[in-house]
Amino acid sequence: MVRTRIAPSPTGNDIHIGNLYTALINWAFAKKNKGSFIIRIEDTDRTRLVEGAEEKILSSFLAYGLDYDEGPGKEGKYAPYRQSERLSIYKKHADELIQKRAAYYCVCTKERLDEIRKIQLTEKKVPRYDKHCLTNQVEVQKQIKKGTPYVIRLKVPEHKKIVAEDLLRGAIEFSSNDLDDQVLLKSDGYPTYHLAVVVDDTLMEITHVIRAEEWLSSTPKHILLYEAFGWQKPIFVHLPILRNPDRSKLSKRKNPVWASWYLEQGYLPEAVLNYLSLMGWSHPEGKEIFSLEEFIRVFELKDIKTSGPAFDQVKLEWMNGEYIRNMKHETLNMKLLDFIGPQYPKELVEKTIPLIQERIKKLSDYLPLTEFFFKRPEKYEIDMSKYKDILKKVGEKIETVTEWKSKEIGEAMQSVATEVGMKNSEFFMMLRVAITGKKISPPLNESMEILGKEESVSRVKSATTPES
RNA sequence: GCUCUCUUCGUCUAGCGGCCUAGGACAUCUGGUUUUCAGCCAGAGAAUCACGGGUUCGAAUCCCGUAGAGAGCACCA
Repeated sequence: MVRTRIAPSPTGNDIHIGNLYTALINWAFAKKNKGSFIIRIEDTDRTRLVEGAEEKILSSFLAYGLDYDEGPGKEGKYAPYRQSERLSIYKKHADELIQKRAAYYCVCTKERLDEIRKIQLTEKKVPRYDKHCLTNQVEVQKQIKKGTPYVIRLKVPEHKKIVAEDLLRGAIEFSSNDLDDQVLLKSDGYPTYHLAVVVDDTLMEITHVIRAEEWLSSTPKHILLYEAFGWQKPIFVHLPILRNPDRSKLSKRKNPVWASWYLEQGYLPEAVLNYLSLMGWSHPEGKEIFSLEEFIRVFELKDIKTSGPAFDQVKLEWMNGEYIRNMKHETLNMKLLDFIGPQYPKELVEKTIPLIQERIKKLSDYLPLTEFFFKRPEKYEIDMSKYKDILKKVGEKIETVTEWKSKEIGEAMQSVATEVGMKNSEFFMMLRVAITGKKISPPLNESMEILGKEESVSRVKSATTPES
């Protein structure tokens, strides 16, 4: 039974898009193998905790359709799924490591730690804990009994070769000499990431640890822990890190990174996921657009490339446009109504769909393009005063149109254009602006048909004297 | 600085020893459709496969170096 997990920290506004990517792969792999996808909240850093972040993260996953089998609110037999509620478990395991002499107590102060780090840095050495407390554990334990705050550190053996097996990269060798005596249990009683992941992944029977490459270098520490506990290791898969256009790790300074931001911008969840699936992976038949179901079916974990791809917003936008264009009218109508809110008349929105479906790439493109349907233009992008007479003429002409359909409207207007001898391009631009206020708009005749005869005539006639 | 990872058009990628004078998609440019903008259709340019050595009859593909990029090096995850 395959069990995968995503382990977000509630330390930001929402899930990071890179995390959504990792979640997608974990989710898809679990689905593909009829396994379980678990969400575990890693809230062990009390200083960076953000109020409401957990709820936001959970709702974002659901909004993207990445449903989870176990997690907060869906307690399975491995509950709780919030690390802050598992403190006694970590404490017990940290104690076990002490028993096994794989870890030790440390009472060094922040000041002393800073001091040795400073010295090591000036000596151009890698900053590392000097094992000061390891050598006098008896004295340290006395101090702890007296109430001195303490941490528990991993006792990293010397000169030990540690081999991490990564599904995508093969065997990676590390030397224990390059590893620090990591803090496992902090003085506030909370575990650090390193202790918590190993304990939880094991207890929750996670079979495949699929995470971002930034964790690759701490994997040897985790291996040391698995070995100290005598536990079986999961399969490690380190996914490429998504990059900014400048190739640095995708960050909020240089890119919108919050998953919900894309939804707010009118990107469709399925389009975003489709785009994300193409990061480091490609469809065997070279397809670019495919459903999540298809992705689950054809994707293979081992086919993911390890080089870090740049997140290209332009291509995402194109893909979103493809999804919008391929959507049924009713579906788009529904999504649009939901996106723009209830203050817009349903029937009117529905009529505009055929005119704009090919023209918008995001749901947020809708209103700027169609606002003239809902209210008269307040200003005009070109000077209308010089067209006063012609507009009057057009107004009178279209007033006589009996069948108010785009074809008839067009013919009526064309006849005026021919009569006054104006170039079509200028003539229709004038009318377009009279009706919509803008030089760029959906097709004019069809728009006028939707607007209705009375309103259209009135707009044409009054274009030179805006009410505002 | 140390450790690890990565390196094919601007970007995402195909390629897994001969089918590659390197294919597709986005983007760009040109033409067509046209009452604007999109869309659609047609076409073009764009990678000496990071560089240098090997191995081989033959290398983008295998090996070794170099360079560049990225990540990690906290009582953060």
